[in-house]
Amino acid sequence: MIIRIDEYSDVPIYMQIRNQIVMGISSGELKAGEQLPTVRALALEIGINTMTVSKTYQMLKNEGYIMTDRKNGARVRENIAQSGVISEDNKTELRRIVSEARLSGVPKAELKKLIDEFY
Amino acid sequence: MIIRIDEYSDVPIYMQIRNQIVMGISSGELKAGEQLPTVRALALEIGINTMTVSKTYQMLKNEGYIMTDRKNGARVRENIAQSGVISEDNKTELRRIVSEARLSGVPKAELKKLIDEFY
Amino acid sequence: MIIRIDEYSDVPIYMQIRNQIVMGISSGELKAGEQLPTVRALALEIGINTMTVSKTYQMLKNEGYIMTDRKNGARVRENIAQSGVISEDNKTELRRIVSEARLSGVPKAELKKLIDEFY
Amino acid sequence: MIIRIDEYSDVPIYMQIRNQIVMGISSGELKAGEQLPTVRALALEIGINTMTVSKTYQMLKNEGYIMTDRKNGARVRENIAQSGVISEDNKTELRRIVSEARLSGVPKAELKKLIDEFY
DNA sequence: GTGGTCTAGACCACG
DNA sequence: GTGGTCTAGACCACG
Repeated sequence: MIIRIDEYSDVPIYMQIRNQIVMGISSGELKAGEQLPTVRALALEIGINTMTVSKTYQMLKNEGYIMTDRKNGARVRENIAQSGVISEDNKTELRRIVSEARLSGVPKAELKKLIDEFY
Repeated sequence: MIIRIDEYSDVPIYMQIRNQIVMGISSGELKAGEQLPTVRALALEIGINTMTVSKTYQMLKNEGYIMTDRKNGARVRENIAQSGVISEDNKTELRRIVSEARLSGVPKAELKKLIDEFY
Repeated sequence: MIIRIDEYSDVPIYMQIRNQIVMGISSGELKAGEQLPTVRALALEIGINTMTVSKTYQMLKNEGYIMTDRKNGARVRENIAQSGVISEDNKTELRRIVSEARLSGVPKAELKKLIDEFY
Repeated sequence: MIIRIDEYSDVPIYMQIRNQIVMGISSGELKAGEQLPTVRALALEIGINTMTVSKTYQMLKNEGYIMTDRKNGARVRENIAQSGVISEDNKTELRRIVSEARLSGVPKAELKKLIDEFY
């Protein structure tokens, strides 16, 4: 899986990587149990510091998306906990996006099509 | 319209206010041509620095949501430009939200229901 | 409140600080809404790097014990969320401690007295 | 006695095994003088490196919980030394757990009930 | 002035 | 070899 960093983005690098890995797991590009690159390998590949990648992995681990052990590196978790609900933050963020889209004249159907595409 | 600041949020205050005004315009709570409170009044009401509100208004003006003149203060624009498309940032953000919701076991229909609710 | 670091401990420095702050909040030494030292001040006082203190504050923030904002620094939260239950990790850890104490010949009453003292 | 490894835990494997054996001795599941599986057998059963189990046994021996000899392998010690006191580390750890439980709204009686259960 | 992010480098425990 | 921790230093956005 290829990680792309937008260096001009307001989103911190460690968060950009985190988001792309989460989307990769959801889309199936990263499968349950699949090995992630080592902290050093990913840092080298992207051209950033190992600390930054390390921060990403620790975040993903805390969120329950991946597991890390010192022997095998990081792997996608087999059993990701399912709360069944959308977080309040994501709900608010979704509302903001829908509002902006509506004001831009984007039809509701267009948004639902994106849901179908991304889900 | 009542603006609520979440002091525990990572979202900067000026952005929280901006988002709530945009959502207010989209929902119709703030109507086209409607007068917004002065920078001073809003800052006093929320209990924050006037510089912060000023930053919000400047942003909303740049984005084309409001217009300001020295005599009348700030007002919701009558004719907000409609690009007809969702910004790339919002598209990426929507994809992230959908991915997280999916991994949390939230059904697709639930997301579409929220679109209906927020649109 | 005085933070003491045991440099020979296996517990990472950022975690030692975190634990002492949590215990300080529980004991009432740190009151709700009380200001914590700035990242830089605490780092200087303890003689460690600001990054390490920063890691502590971010952890405490994620756990809901404190709040940080760029203007005012860090403060103890007024309303700490109460799950009402002991985490599985803490339960396991408590069991380990009780087992070791029992094998050392420490009477059960002694442990309960410590609960009274620490609660 | 069945040893279970939590691969998602931050606690090192050798320590997880060590803790479970100590708890097994305390609970009586492992009796004084009882034979422990060989390093090789236990490593095979859990599916880990023999070095890891070896590290565990060495630790338990140093702590005085088990004894080893070349002929009979490892056995639970008949006369485990009783200091009569809780170690400083365990006391600090207990205080941390009690503090977190208290802040989570867990009543003191609940903690004492767990002491009764685990002792 | 404040916390947040990032770098370049180092050392460590685990396995 | 792996992730985890820590340092010394820097720059940034927020307010």
